[in-house]
Amino acid sequence: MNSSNPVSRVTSRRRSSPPERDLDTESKILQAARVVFTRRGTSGARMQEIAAEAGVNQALIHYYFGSKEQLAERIFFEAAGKLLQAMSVFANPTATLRELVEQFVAAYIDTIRHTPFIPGYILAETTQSPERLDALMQRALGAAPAQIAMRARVRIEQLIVAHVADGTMRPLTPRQLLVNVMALVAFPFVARPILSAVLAADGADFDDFIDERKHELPGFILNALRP
Amino acid sequence: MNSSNPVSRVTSRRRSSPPERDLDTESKILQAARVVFTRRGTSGARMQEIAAEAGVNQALIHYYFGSKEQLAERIFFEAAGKLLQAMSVFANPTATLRELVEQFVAAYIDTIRHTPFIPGYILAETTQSPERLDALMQRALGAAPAQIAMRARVRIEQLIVAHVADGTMRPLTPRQLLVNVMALVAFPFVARPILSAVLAADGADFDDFIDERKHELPGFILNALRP
DNA sequence: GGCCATATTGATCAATTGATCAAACAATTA
DNA sequence: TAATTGTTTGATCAATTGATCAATATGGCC
Repeated sequence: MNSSNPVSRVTSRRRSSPPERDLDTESKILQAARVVFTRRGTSGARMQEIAAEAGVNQALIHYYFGSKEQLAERIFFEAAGKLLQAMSVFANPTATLRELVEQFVAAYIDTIRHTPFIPGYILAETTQSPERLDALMQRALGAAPAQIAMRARVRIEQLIVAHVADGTMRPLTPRQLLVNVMALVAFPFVARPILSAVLAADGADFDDFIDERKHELPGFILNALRP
Repeated sequence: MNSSNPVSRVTSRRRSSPPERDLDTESKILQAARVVFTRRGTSGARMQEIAAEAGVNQALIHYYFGSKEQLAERIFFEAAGKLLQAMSVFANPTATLRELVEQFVAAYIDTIRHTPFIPGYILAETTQSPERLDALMQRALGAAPAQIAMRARVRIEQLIVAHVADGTMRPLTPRQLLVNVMALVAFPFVARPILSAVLAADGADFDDFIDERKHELPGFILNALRP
């Protein structure tokens, strides 16, 4: 009965009518959705809050994105992609282990610091709704970033094994090292609210802490790898 | 109007009438609440799900705990306490830095591995509702564990400064080291669902991974601290 | 057995919340 | 200007969900 129901194909409609406006409505909603979903989580997010944040009627969100679930899914996979993208540094096939570590730390921090809620959001979502995780794994397997990630992983494992073999690195399974690096880089963002509060009680600032960390971390990691 | 409304003082009522029953109803509800809240988060948790998990009527939960908010608060602070308790190792005043690291890694893993959702739950809650975090900080300041934590922190900072001064440790701010240790120990649990899935795709098991980690981690950390 | 306090339930309420829809609005085209 | 198409809104619906309450059950006690 509804003659105007673009819901599923509206995504490709683009700036035709008002060439110059404040900002594309769809983009405004998406940005608002990013803010609300990444902070409140999918179950805690309210369509009304997203609408308010976007400065728009709630019905309009449904007009553009159908359902809350569809919008949530979009934000989730977008965020997951951003996280994966931060790991694409590992794809550099000629870099040494030292270079890889240095580049990864810098790349991850630089990518995430502008959207610091993403890591915690992804982890919370994968915990709170396992089906999300299944979908993520499924989708990841077919996607290009995953191919990169896979190759990168193989390459890193070769590097590690080689270093361990010629004695320039202490024995450590690639698996543990990867988790160590991920942990050191990602955890401060995941624990950001608490960390921020503790730092504040100390008269310190989270951003300064991260800056300090960006410089300290490669040394810490590489030092830990010495034989 | 309701002659039986113990809600706010029921907590102290104890095994009087039925000295031996299957299990205290209150405990059953609490246990169910732990399971549901730590997995779904406060906003994602449903009173009905808790009731079903506990095998009782939903109204009974309100009879014992008043509101969802009250119950959620109780579970949250209980979980936060458990996490803090895992850090009490740091209170050992005579231990060396090496011993502290070794003991902390072991204590944290042993404490948390039975309730692996707690770290992620706490982090998600503090992110998703900042007022929770405020309350936590408030409450923590007055509580005994916080006193311990404070003293422990001072002690560790002294240790680190001393080691750095006499050249037996590379320069590193206590702040960064503490976060590093927390990150390395806690992150695998926070990222458990993803990690578990990735490991499974590799034919590996999360619990084995944690066992391996429990042995590897102290060496990794202490190695990183060498000058 | 009868009484009393506590425990437990089913039914129901009221508020929240995601979703729908018809009407109004805007911009482009004929 | 009229028609058409796409956009935006206010009002409203229906489902979910936390909460309430009267009724009933259960066990201890006289």
